[in-house]
Amino acid sequence: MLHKDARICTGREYQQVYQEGKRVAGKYIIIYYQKNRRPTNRFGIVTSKKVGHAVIRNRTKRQLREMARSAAEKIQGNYDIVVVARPSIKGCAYEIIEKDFLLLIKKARLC
RNA sequence: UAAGUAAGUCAGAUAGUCGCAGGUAAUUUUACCUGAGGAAAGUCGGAGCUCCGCAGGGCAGGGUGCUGGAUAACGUCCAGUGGGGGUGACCCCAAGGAAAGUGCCACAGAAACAAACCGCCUGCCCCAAUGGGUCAGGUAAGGAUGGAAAGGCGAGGUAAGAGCUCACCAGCGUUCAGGUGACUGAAUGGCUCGGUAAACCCCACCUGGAGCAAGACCAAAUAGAGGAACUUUGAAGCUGCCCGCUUCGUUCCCGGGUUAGGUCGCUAGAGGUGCCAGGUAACUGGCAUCCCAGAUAGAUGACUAUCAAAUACAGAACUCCGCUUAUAGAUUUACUUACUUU
RNA sequence: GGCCCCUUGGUCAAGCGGUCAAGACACCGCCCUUUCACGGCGGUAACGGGGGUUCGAGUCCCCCAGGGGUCA
Repeated sequence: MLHKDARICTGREYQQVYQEGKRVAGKYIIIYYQKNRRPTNRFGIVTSKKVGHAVIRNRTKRQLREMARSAAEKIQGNYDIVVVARPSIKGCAYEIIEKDFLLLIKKARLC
């Protein structure tokens, strides 16, 4: 679990990012992002029931969290970032997802 | 050796680097400890706990259903009885009552709960007379139908037949013996009664409702269990109905809102492990010892090395006891059948 | 996390334990029409899965699977 200041907590904030933020889509994940008024970046990770049962959902959630943690230093500025897993992520290896993740960050010019 | 039956066990380990949650120290960022399962799953049964007036009355409803025991309780478990399956080890069974009553048993068949369609036999009569037919009666041995046809089969008996009589078998009642009991065994009697209760029902026993988003407390704030009056009509809750109970209610005055909270409940328990004792067993008792997740958008991940390989089903959200379902691979014990060798 | 409900042709659906499981729309063929549409006639096509009770289950009972609803 990331530190509480580096998380998006309430459902309202998620909705705000969905509606007002920008979006980039990859093969396995979708990233929504929006500038916030805080000093740091904040992450939110979403794995819906379409991805799979609880074990798969938890595993992908942890892997995405790990990516967000390792990439947090690279990202400039102060953004709210929501990472949504797509159903095709099921059963994919860590490196493949990480590749997709880094590509999307580059695309969104967050770093 | 092969095939199988039953009961189990494990569910990757070790080391290093970075990272997460809780706790304890110290104290301002560091150390140490702990950190998912045998099913955490399905939510099928039960219980603890909490609130509803501490558990209301009547009717209805629901559940369970061989016997004895275990348990906090159960639709669970253990041991037995009866029935069924398998060569066998062994497995399966919601298994009370159909002689309290009601319903249903399609099609077929004469008839499905009490039966004469064909047939068989007897008597009388008629005709075209070694035969055929009408009428009256006897008869459940034979035929056809069906899942099921009025105890089965053999012998005697008879006009033809029939438990009409007899032997054996099945079933029912009574007595005796054994067993706590389900039931079993023996003797004996009259001679015989369809199936279905996971159809209504009867009998016996059990059963209040909701569920941790239960519920309790605290602060803060723009915000109130605010003040006055009214009536028993109306609404909601207590599964349905009747009673009964509780809370809302309506009008006037002042003031507002559509959704930021936090703490407890929250983990020490019908707890685990070992030994001893009782019991066929489920289980119970005693002693010693251990503390073993507690988050709140929700903690276990990434990389490297070694072990031949690292893989199945699958992730705690108040807790526990069961049941059911999913499950790669490895492995232990006991037993059965078949074959081969000695 | 708790508590409930539903699964019948391609779709919407009815169905007392018993005849070949109604209907409607859709699809296919024929007729009608100069042609299309409308209309008429005919046809194809289904009880979520597995056990049990019963002579016989879409229906009764149990266990799964899938889908949906609801809560302060």
